[in-house]
Amino acid sequence: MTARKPYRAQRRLYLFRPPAYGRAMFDIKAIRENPKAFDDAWARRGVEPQTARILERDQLIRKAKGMVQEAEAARNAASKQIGLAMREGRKDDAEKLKAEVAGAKNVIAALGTQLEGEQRELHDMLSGLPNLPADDVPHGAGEEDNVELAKWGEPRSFDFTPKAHDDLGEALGQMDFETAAKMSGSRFVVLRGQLARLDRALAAMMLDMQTGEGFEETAPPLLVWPKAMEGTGQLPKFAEDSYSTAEHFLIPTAEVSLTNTVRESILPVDALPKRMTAHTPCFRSEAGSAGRDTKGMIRQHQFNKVELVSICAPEQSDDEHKNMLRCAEAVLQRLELPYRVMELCTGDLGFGARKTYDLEVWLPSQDTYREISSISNCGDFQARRMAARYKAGEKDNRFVHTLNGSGLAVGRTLVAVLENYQREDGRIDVPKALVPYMGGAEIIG
RNA sequence: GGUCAGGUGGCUGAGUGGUUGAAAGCGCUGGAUUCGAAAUCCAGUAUAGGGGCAACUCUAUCGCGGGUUCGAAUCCCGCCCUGACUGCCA
Repeated sequence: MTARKPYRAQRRLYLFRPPAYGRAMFDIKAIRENPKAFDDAWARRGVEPQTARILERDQLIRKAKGMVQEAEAARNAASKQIGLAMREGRKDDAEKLKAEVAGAKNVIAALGTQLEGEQRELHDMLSGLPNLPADDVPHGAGEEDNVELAKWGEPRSFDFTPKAHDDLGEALGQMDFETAAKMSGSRFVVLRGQLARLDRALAAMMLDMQTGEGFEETAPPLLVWPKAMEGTGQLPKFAEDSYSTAEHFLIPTAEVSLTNTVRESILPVDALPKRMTAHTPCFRSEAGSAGRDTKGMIRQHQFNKVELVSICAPEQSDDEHKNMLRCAEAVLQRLELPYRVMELCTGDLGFGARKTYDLEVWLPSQDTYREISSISNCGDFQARRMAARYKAGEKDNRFVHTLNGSGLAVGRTLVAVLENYQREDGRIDVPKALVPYMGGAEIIG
């Protein structure tokens, strides 16, 4: 039995979405004025030149639109005449005009179908294109070209061979993959006792810290419509990475829900920056990662995460980005977990991001740093997709900038605590900051 | 989930097939008046897109999508949302 195959539902969902907001996905005027800038920027992240075919389509659309509008204007004018003629009892004049309108209607219908097709094509073209990297993002092909910006803390030296978190958890009898597999398959886990509590304690501490930084605690929907997923950039390209029901997608991150809170709205400037945080489960099918991190809790279909989202004005977003990085770092520092800050190169940037910092925590069993948070500035990329704007002045509505970051991934933080705080006998010291959240317990096991 | 009633501009609210992108009021902006202000008066006040150097002009939008019609805010269908009643249920 192959368990997971909800693709059909997903495709159906996606095709049924209304075609709203497609045209604004990228600044088409800016592309017309300076196509090279766009192609160059895309090239930096390995995307073929796109503007030629975009502009070609744009030309066709504008031409067709002009003709449609002309025909519509003619129809409207004639219709008004008909109304007048009818009122004045000039029946035959009205009939003559009706014939005229019928002609215009044929033109409108024919051109309209063509126009619709072209607009859809442009929409599909644009919606599948990633964000442009910021100018200062280091160039690179992939993960190996990311740049280390900072290192914090000293990896602990063990006088015994440190165990992997799943060995520790299973030995404690509080991390049970086998039982989870009986009901849900691989990449699920049952946590029990102190480890279940540790998961909650970590989330609670993170939430307390982030709300203390001015992020408003939010409890959003976990199931969202396709258009919300398109808004943040999960669709159309990554449908197979997500789970769906008959009409909803399960959020792969609270970024989707939190960012979409401002969709289709025009915010007053003084509401910015709007900072939100949420502790939610996240659901990912991990379609493309067969065989990677199959052991342990590093890569699960379901995990908890405390997410940070900020909606702000364009001129605020760089500062906002650094602030969110600081807020995420603060959690690792408070837990005294060694980590490093990476700046992603153009080749490793996510679909919607124009600049991203990753936080990687030290995992002794793997003798390496592993991603625990990813903090991205999406610029106006998502805002354009969901029509999220702010009032910059009278008659001056502009797209907001959106940022998101983990503050932090709870599951991976639990992994890091287990591995970094393990004792030779397999028990785990509770990080000092976490003791109050663990009901005073200073040790697990 | 079912039945019924609704969804109109920043807000209130008129409009049930024909110059209605939409009355009126409130709010807001500018101007007149005033020493200044209040009051009053006049004018302006949605969004997106096409064309134009510009003045300007055209198109679309009355929850969303589709249909009927020469013409739809107004009629029909589907969906979304709100309220009332009702069913089931954590």
